[in-house]
Amino acid sequence: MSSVGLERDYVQSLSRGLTVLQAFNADRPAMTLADMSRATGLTRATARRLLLTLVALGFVCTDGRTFELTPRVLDLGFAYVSSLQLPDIAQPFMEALSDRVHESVSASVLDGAEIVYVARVNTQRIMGISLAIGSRLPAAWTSMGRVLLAGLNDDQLDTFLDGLVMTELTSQSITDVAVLRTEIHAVRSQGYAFIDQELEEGIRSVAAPLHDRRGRTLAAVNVGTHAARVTLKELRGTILPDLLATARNIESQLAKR
Amino acid sequence: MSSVGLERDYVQSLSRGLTVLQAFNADRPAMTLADMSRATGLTRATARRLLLTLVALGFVCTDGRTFELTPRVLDLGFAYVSSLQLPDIAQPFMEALSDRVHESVSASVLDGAEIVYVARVNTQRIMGISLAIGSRLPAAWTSMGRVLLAGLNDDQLDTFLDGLVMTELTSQSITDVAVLRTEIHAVRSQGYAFIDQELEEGIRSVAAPLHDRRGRTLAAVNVGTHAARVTLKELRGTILPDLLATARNIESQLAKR
DNA sequence: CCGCAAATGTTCGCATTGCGCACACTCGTG
DNA sequence: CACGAGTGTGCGCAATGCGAACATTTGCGG
Repeated sequence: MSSVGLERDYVQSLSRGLTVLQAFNADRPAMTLADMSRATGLTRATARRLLLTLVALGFVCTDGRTFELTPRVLDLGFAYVSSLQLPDIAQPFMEALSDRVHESVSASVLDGAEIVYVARVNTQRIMGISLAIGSRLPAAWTSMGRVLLAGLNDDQLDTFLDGLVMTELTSQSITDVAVLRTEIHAVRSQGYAFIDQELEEGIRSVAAPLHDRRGRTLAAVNVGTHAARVTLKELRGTILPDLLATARNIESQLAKR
Repeated sequence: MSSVGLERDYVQSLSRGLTVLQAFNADRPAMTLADMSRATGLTRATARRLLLTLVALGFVCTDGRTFELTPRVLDLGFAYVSSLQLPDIAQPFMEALSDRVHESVSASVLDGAEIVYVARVNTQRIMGISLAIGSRLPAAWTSMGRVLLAGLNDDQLDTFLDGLVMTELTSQSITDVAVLRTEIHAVRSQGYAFIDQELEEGIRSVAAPLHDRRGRTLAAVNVGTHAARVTLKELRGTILPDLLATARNIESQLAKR
């Protein structure tokens, strides 16, 4: 999948409208016209027209002074999840796996330098990170990210690594490009990836790829644990085989679509 | 919150662009220009410009023939959840409650005639319905919907009931407007709502309102169970008090913001 | 309380941006 | 291979969206 864009085929009004929609966040849940104008760099008149359009469409509401998002905006986001098909198919398998291993199970896809969660079965076990559908984490330091990166071809992987900003998230994090490349090549041949406290102290996980009918990696599924609770040995010996079997089951269901 | 809209202040291009974005779904995960033109009623030239703009913005990708949504679209949806603040605050309380009662706990808000899930703690208990953030259910036949409707003023409730299409989802469903109004008034005075197999056979739940500082109902929180597992007596006697206490705790945290 | 300046919200003339018609290209069938 | 149907695209033009300027509101100081 590549990107295409030409100036004459670019609808500035749509772009500006989406900029307005994305200006709302946790720090600015409600905004006046002038707030929005400052936040987006658009003139007040333009911000007003776009906000009033979003109000008319039901994505934003107003008391006549401030504007806020409505729950209808969630429908925009969930068009992606519903168009993906994977979450519905994978959910029952992931729930069964989580039942057996008593840990959280997640599925994600690769988006740029990040993984994006598209399905999740959570346990109420203490975990440092709170994750939900739509959550993003850096691909390079997550088990699912390693599996997804292993599914890229060499050109794509080179491009990814060229643009990667090495970050030391924990003392265990890989911070050398060559080491990371070697690790991803190892994941490619073994068919799964472990992360041991590279993303966050105390967090340990294992991931497997989900392939489509043509053998391309389209998503990853993982089991996330806490290092104080599950040893690497248990992760490798007990959980990994179950995870790999679950991934194969999901794939065969996907192949029927 | 009310809606405002004037023709001169309506940006047709933004509206059309969002129509294109919403045309993707489970039945049409990938579309050609011509598919999109048919799905939206826009000319092929217009559909092309809008799709190419969405590609340039990263919300849609293309192989040169078909167009598909990218995970970036999820960010649009999650602007709402992150701007709401409630999910982050409520999640730990909901997890603790779910741990104690061993059932699913959810929070939702009212959007038109539906509730929309904004937070959820799931157990791997057998439930007929698969729910996630963004999921929608009819307000009139859900415990959280009843609680949210009880928080409307009389004019708002009249408007809601006037527009409601009575539906018999199960043999237990309320199908008479007067009965439903009486039930909502009862919920208003008692401060919680039960649903007993009105939404789906076998599903039983209890919900409590979450109020803001001014006492307005801004969301609802509930415990969902299976009728085969939890009697009404248990729901009322054991789970409801815990739920009400949890709602109060969440409210006092919200009041600090 | 009043005056004034700053900030915010809105109208409308106009030109630029987005539109769709018509052409170019591709695909499928006889 | 020819032809018709279907699909994708370029470009002239006017409709749509723009922002300058005006109207209204707010906040501060005397």
